[in-house]
Amino acid sequence: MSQRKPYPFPEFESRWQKRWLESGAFRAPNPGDADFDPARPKFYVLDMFPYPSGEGLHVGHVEGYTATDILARYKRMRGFNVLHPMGWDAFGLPAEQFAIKTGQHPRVTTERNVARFREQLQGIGFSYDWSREISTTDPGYFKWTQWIFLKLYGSWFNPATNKAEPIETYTGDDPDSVRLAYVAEMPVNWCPALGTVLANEEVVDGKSEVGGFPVERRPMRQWMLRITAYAQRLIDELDGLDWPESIKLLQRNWIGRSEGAMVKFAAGGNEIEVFTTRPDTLFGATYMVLAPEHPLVDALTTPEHADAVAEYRKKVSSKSDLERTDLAKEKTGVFTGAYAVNPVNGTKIPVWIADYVLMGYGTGAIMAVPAHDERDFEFATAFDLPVVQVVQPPDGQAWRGFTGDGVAVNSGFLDGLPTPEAKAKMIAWLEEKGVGAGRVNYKLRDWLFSRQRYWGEPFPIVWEGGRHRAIDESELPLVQPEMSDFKPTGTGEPPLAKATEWVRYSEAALRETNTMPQWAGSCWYYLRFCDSQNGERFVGEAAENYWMGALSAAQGGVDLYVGGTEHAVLHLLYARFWHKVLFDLGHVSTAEPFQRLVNQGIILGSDGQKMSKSRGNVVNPDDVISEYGADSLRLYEMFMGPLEQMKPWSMKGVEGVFRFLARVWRLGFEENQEGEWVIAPALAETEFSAKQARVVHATIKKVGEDVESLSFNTAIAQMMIFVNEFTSADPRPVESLRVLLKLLSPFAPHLAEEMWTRLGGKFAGFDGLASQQGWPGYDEKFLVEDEVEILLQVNGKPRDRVTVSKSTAKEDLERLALENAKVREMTDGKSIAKVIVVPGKLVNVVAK
RNA sequence: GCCGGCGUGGCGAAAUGGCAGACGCAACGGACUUAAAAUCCGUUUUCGCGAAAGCGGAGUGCGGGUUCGAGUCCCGCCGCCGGCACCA
Repeated sequence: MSQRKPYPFPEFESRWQKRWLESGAFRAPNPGDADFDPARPKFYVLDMFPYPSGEGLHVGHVEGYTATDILARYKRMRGFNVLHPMGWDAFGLPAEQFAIKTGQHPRVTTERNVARFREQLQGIGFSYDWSREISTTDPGYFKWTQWIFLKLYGSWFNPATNKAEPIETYTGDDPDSVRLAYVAEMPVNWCPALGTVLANEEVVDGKSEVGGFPVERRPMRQWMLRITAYAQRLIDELDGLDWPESIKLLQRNWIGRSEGAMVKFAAGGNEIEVFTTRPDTLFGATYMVLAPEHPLVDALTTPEHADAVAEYRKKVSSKSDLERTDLAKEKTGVFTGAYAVNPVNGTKIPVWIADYVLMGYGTGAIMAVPAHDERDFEFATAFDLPVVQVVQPPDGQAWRGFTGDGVAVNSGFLDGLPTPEAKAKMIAWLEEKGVGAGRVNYKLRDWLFSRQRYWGEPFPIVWEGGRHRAIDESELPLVQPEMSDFKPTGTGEPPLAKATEWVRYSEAALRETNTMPQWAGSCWYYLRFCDSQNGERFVGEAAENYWMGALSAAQGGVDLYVGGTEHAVLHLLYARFWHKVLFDLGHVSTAEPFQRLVNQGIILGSDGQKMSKSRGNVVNPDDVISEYGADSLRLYEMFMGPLEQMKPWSMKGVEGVFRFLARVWRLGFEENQEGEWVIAPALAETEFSAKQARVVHATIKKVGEDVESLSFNTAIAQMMIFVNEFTSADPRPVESLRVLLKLLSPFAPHLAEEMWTRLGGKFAGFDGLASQQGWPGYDEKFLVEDEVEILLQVNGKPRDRVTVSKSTAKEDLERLALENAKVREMTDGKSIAKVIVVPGKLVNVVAK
């Protein structure tokens, strides 16, 4: 026989979940729907949709999802039309790997996991509009992912208008060279033993993380998205967003704008272009370095250095990017035998290759100024290259290795100029002589968009005669072929290449066999939620305008987006990029997708460590629900601390909120002899005492304000104060529960509904559902007390307190303080220098 | 190395520049009970004096500063966490 629960949540939680679901209680009508009310303001509150892993939901999901659910329920009670949807980011490697192991189609495992996630979410009572549910793996959804890809493929970024335009407006000879989706040869991590390409993160010390097989860098044909075209706008348009500054900064740093100059160096018949942020140090450039993969290396290398260069390049090519950057303690490199001419002074300087210069940034070549750059200085020291001072540091610092701003020296026409002016003058000189120009550079690279996987969106592209072209929109969705063998091919060809019939598009054309990365589906899902059943368009115009439109002064988009920081620079940057392309092409009405972003903090195990299976500190939400109920789980996760803060789990804390909910229950009911819960006899239609009224109105005020500011922990604390106040009240005004249950409903909706309905059996004013009531109002007049306690301080130290009427004049308060015995004692023998009076708060007597 | 964020009781935390520690956990004491659990009531930053009510001092990582008044604002350290990392 199971132990009796302090309140009977197992009897009613699932009953209410079913009722909400069946009655469509949280359906949000779209413009055009019969029950749509244009007078209601809209509110779009969105969760980062989960990857439905085999592990099921974890408490971290529940934290963010509860926060948004409280806000969604609160806004509904405030009269908003609330869009609060949920879906599945269901393409991904785990499902595919499981398929390789078992031969089971990834769709089967994915559907099973989705069913489990859906059941778990519904078991927590989240008020999602389930009629809008989507999955990125559903052909009805990824049809439009592929459609957006076609838009990217069919457009280019026009620098003159600073936006994307249809490729037809491009007047150059080779449209393929400017498309937002393009094909390029990219070096990737190829593992011959595993027969597959690996991500950088999967390569450790040049070997595969799994199996320890050697990994080599191999150039492969890849689809790329030209996100770099949007670098500046992705920086600039962060400004108007209501996001944490730290996330904005993360994105700005990731995009990595730097200003400087491009400079051309002549080298024999060749020209080496470099990017530098310090054109003012050009006189100090004593050598040059090319990345080992730089295309000019072969042309420049002299015969007597050819062997050494070839050997060095081979050594470097076997390293992954991670090794090249991470393990760089000592500088390595070789001389090519070639010399370049420094355009500013005609000096012949040697050209080296070294792997500290990266092909992927700038031009893949640098001018080395060892006197004023740490890396160049290290390299020059290692290889005994000349070091020439060209910047005089301020206040007598040593010039060798000085990288800050100073004054130009040994620099001809720049001598005597402070660094910023010297930069400007040098750029002007370079432009005048035609050997360089001012230039802005970004760290951001184009987005490698293809994967050699089965379980992803196929590209709507075919190849014919060595050229790619888009298939017609009418052929979408392009679904993966049915296959039973998902293993890699061993040749680097994607698994789809094995479906030869599917690949053969026509006599002359073959389908692209790469698939899109997992990020693709999550780049626009928030748009689909606005109109998820639309078969004609990726989102209906009216629905998009309505839900993504601006609230007041904001620039529009999702009104609140909550999720973890792990997506700060990937998902959130990719989605902004896609959204801007759609905006430029006129398909959406706002330039940014997410107006307000909030990151929930990580929940640690009770040992203060990150939750992990190996540590054994993982908390399963299902266990918490079966022992304490869904309302306790929700309430605890909100009571732990501020939403955005990292905080450890505590089962004792769960018990604490559970006890609180039981106390709420007992405000309304008590157990009779037969063990049945009956309406508490203390409940009566009586007036509030002055103190009770104050607590009630203060609670309405505080809970409302705290929900608006997402300070759920303090809102709950205030409701605890409320309950403490009424627990001992006899008679207990029924009105206290009418108010409390409304306030509590967004937090603990099951309990609120159950109590609301049961009390309605005896008392008036409990009609309908608690979750569909209007939010209660408060009256300031109950909050002000007639008498206030005034603190008396002497030199800032509390000495006494007096109770006076609220309306006591400033002068009277001052007099009261000076006449006070304690104050006089403390100021005895001193002279009063000043008296500070803060009406309603304190009087501070300053004495010397 | 660079860039962010955070440091408050035994623990999670609260505090528009105005009585630090609300609310909860834990602990302790009491009521109820044959007993326990549950529940209800109370105590709990710390040091000194006091039998007690109480009185006095110290206290928000460390050191300075601004202010009548600083957990809160400013400067400099220390520690922890996160991100980036040869980006020219």
